[in-house]
Amino acid sequence: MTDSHEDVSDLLPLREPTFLILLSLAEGQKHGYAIIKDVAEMSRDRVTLSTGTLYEALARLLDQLLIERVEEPDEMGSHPGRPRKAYRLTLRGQRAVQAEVNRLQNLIAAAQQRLGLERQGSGD
Amino acid sequence: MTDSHEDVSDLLPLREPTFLILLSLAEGQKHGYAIIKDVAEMSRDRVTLSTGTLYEALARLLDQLLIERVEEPDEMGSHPGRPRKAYRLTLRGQRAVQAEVNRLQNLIAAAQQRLGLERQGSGD
DNA sequence: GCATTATATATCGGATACCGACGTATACAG
DNA sequence: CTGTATACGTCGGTATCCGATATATAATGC
Repeated sequence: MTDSHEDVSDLLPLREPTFLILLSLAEGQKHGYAIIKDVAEMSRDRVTLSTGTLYEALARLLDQLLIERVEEPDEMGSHPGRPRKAYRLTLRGQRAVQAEVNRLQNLIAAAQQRLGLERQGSGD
Repeated sequence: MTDSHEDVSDLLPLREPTFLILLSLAEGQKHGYAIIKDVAEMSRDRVTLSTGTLYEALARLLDQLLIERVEEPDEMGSHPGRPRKAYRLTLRGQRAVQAEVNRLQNLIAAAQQRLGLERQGSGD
């Protein structure tokens, strides 16, 4: 293991919208519009993705092999709007999410040292 | 309190280099080049700021009133290189750092929910 | 004395990601 | 059959980062 193409460190840091898109897909496969709603909910409405951000990010993440299309067998039959396109995380995508979480944890650890360890709960 | 000009939420998220610059200054006043070395050390050499990133960021942060020039009385007399310019965090800058830390903590909390709470230490 | 090195600030052009605005398409409710 | 919510897509503007380049100065080696 640890092939060269599995190294994901040069994709970091992820910007917040990109990270939240991947994190949303970590829960299971979703189509684009569902990701927008999920990210809004997950962030308690702090982050509302524009469609520009979302669909450009999906194209980029496909290209980077962090996500892949799911050819949904059928099942999600009738619904308003254009035909949905579902995506899921690849193994590489899962690694990228984990690597980004580690980066964030290291950042917070550094911050707590510098700020004298005083903590602030989840202040909004 | 809570004047309108004290609201820093529209400055978030901070990009990693910007956050680390402010965090470095949270320790005490520094000049530019010292920030570069400190950030490298703080991040265990994961982040090495280019001078372009640093000095452009300092100009921007001055403009946003997150940092201010310190007219060093003298004291740091002789040294190689151009005359140093020292900076320190403003109160507003301290608020921005804390707000960013809170954002990061919220992000990690969301991630741990989605990823099933499995933790990975400070993997590098 | 003089070249080299380490320190230090500054600017510029290219690249990337985000974002708002706009456009298209489709199903369902009234 | 008009409106609304859903759904995908593109484009131009903007902010930040980054490598390359330039400049300035003190100490060090010879």
